[in-house]
Amino acid sequence: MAADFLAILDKSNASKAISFEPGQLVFRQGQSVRWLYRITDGHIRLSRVLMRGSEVVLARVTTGEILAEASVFAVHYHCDAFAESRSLLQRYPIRQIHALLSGHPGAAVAYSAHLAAQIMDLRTMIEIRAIRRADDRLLSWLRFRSHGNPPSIDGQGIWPSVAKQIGLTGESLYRALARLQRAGKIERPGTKVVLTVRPKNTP
Amino acid sequence: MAADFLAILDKSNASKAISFEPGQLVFRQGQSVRWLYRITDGHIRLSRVLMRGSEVVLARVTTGEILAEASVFAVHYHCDAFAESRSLLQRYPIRQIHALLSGHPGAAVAYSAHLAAQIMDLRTMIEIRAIRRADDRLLSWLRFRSHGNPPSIDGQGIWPSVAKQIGLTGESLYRALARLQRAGKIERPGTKVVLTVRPKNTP
DNA sequence: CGTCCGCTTGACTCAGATCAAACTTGGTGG
DNA sequence: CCACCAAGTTTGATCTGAGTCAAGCGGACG
Repeated sequence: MAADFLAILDKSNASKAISFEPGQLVFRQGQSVRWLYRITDGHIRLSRVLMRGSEVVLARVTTGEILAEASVFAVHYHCDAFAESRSLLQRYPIRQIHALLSGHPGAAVAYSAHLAAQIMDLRTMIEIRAIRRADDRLLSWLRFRSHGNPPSIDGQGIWPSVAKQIGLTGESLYRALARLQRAGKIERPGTKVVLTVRPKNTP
Repeated sequence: MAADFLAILDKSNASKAISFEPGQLVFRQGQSVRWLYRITDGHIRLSRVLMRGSEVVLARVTTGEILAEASVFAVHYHCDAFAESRSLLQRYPIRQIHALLSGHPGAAVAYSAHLAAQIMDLRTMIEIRAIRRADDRLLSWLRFRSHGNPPSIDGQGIWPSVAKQIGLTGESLYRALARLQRAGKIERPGTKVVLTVRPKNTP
């Protein structure tokens, strides 16, 4: 659904499937933009390295989502992309994307809507990163990213990169997780994190 | 140029000019989306209020730029917009925008490109906000937002909202400004801030 | 003329960073 | 099957830099 506008290209043989090992580079900041990717399976991390050497995770993209969508009109990729797990990507030549957007009236509108949704997500991330206390920050992120009822999320090996995404060190993040659990705000069966839903009218 | 795709609507009489006083509300989070705005003159601040009551500035939009572009496909505005100075906005009904994007092949592509650029800017803001030391953070923001040669920016009354945009308190921001000046990284003639350009090959 | 802001500086506090150490887990290769 | 290693996870002690509170100045504006 997030990639409706790519369906047309899937029917032609324009795209190609490529797999990546954990830690493997998909593209690097500064490389010229040649492909748009859709994640068939796995997790990709978009990040930049600051002058001091620390890494900022700009986004963590997962199954079904699109990678490098904002780079379609750019000359160079503006951040690094690494596989966080064994991942399978579908790769679309940028030329084909351009042709699709120009040639198909609905595609460009759908693409705009997709980008607009991205902008709102990024603003939400900025809001979350602006929360001072580590517990509140992490809890907001968990609320934002969890799904289901009760809302839950699989934490298998994601915490180090989540920490870099919400602006915490690994240690602080694990401490925050422990505090949230002690406070009864979350539960951690196995590798999962389940948000304990607050009963209504109980502030 | 940022609003090329609005030119067609400017020729028809679809839009209307509206002026705002400093501090006046343009729209509030949760209101249903009725208009897209282009700033003819002035500064608008997009912000949200956190649970603890503090304000996060998500963006500061200025003359020539567009407001609420990401809300075109949304039902409700997702943040508050306030005028920071006496501002003049051009107001376009959302219906007209939709019609323009669907009806005009090039418009949707131009709009996509515009949104993609927004995404890159937002990611840059996330990167800047991730810089730990206040001095480096402010300096990066100044580099990002200044223009001209030598790069400079008019600081007239903007610092309180800049502080909220880069995640500092007013006090910390003024201290950082003072330190940067003492370190010779910036100069402050009048209300301006001028970046002192580092000669090449001098790390 | 008084009030509200923007601006500035100082003293103190505190949450998260940093450094350090240990344990678990999964995978690799002998 | 086990030794080994890398990465994730957990906990403790200490440090640091931005937040907070407080006070004062100056200019804009009614």
